[in-house]
Order: sequence, then structure tokens, then C-alpha cells
Amino acid sequence: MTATKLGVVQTRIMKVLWDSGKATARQITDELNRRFPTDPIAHSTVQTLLRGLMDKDAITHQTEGRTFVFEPKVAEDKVRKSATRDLLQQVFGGKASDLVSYLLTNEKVSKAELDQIKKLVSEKTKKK
Amino acid sequence: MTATKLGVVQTRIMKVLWDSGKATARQITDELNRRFPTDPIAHSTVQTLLRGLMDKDAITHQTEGRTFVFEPKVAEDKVRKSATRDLLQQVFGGKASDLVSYLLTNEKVSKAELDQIKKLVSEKTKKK
DNA sequence: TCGGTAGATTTAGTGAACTAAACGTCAAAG
DNA sequence: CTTTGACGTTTAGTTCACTAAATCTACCGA
Repeated sequence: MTATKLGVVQTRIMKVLWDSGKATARQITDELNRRFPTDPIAHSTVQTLLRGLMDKDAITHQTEGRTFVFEPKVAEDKVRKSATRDLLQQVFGGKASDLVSYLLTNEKVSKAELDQIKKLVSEKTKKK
Repeated sequence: MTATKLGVVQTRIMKVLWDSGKATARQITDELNRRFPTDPIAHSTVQTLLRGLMDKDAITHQTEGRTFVFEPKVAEDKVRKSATRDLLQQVFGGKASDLVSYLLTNEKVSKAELDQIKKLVSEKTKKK
């Protein structure tokens, strides 16, 4: 029952790991400070959070020499699923079309994305 | 700069207020316990949360006799917008189509909702 | 008038996420 | 051999959401 409920910074760390497959704490710290220069983070903070993610069973680590190399244990999919479901239920009362409506009305959606969505919808329609 | 970042229970309270227009603390408590029998909540807890929502400028209250009648001050829309944007950025890297993809693939979407989405998409397409 | 009830307010405490300094260890550099 | 630095570990503290009892206050009914 690997936990899929993550905080903001925890999610950022996971993203780094999902992107790279594996990384040391140091690499993660550097990457976070590169990706989010507006939210500088101390190395020890990252280590603490990694510890938390271990406790949650969201990541694993191997020892390489005397440093840890971390790897994601929970898939990005799972986290997306859980986070989206929460939003859908809590804020949109479970109505997926309301959420889509919001996205199309308020968020920038590229032409390519729009085509992609159209394709998904017609596939889904066919199945019914 | 009314705050739009709410906790789970805070959102539930707001929903009650959005639905009813206005309500006393007692009415909200009762309604929450009716809507979520699995998460019973004490009246004093609700009062504390209402206080927090006041601090956040998410609600107002008038005095009626010696009881407060609360009203939403922030619109449901605003909260939806903020929550959705957070999810989109944090979990889906800003790709709206990925989020829609998730919704269509994993969540139950009724025929009516699907039609609604299709309509939204073609409207959006026309505009471009 | 007195006691209960229904308000609001005060006080108190937990857990989670986040923050980061301080500390101990050990290997590589000088 | 000693110092420096890079690790992981320990410790500590903040903020926020949530929880709810305890207390104060005032009206209403007996």
C-alpha cells in the first residue's frame, strides 16, 4: 500500500527521480535549485524529505560506496491518479466534465493538445 | 487578495455555503455530519475552521440576534481555478491534455459529460 | 430568579510538511 | 598525519490544518 499522497516539495523530488531514474541526494538538491531558483533549498532539507519518502515507501535506495542512490518506488501514474481523484472529488464534486471545462476555458491549451484531447474523446465515444 | 487555498474540511464548509448561500455555524455542522457521516465533526471544530476562513477572507458574517450567519466571500470558481492550476503545474507539468487523458482513461465519465466535453472542444477549436 | 441551553471565544494539542543547523564519520588531499 | 569536505544522522523548530474541550455570555423558560 505504497503511499501516494505527497507534499509539494516531495512531489518535486519525485519528479526529479522519475525523470532521471535514479539520483543521489546531492544531485537532487542541485537539480531542485536549478529547476526552482525562486525556492532555494538546503541539502539537509532534501535529505530529511528523502527520509520521509523512504518512510512512505515512495522511494528506495542502494548504497554505492558511502553514498545513497535513490530510486522511485511508486510510479508517477499512481501519484497522478490519486492527486487528480482528490481534486475531482473535493473541488468538482466528481464531475469530470466540469474539470475539463475549467481546463479548456481557463488554461492555455496548445493546438496539439487540443487535437490530442479530441482524439481521446472520440476514442472514448466509440467505445461506448 | 482573497485566499483561495483551502484544506479538505475548509473546502467542505465552503461547499455548504456555496450551495445554500448562507448558513449559521450550527447549520454547517449539521450539514457536514449529514454529508459525511464517516467523518463526524464537532461543532467547536467547525467554529474554529470558520474563524480560519474569516482570517483568510474567504467568508463574511452578519450578526443576527446573537448568532453569526456566514456567507461565502470567495467564489467557487476562484477556488477551482487555483486548485486545478496547482494540480496541473505540480503533477502534470502544465500539460492540460495529460490531465484530460487521465480523466478519460481512469475516471467514470457519463455519456452526457462526454458530449459536454466534445462540445467544449469543438467550440475551442473553432475559436482558434 | 435561577438553571439550562445555545451562542461565541479561549485554550490546548496533534500530525504532517517543511526548514535547516549541528554533529559524527570517513576518505581523499596536502 | 592532519585537515577538509562530503556523507548520512540527529535534533530542533515553524507553520498549517484539524480536532475539540473548557469557558464565558446571554437569553428563555420554569
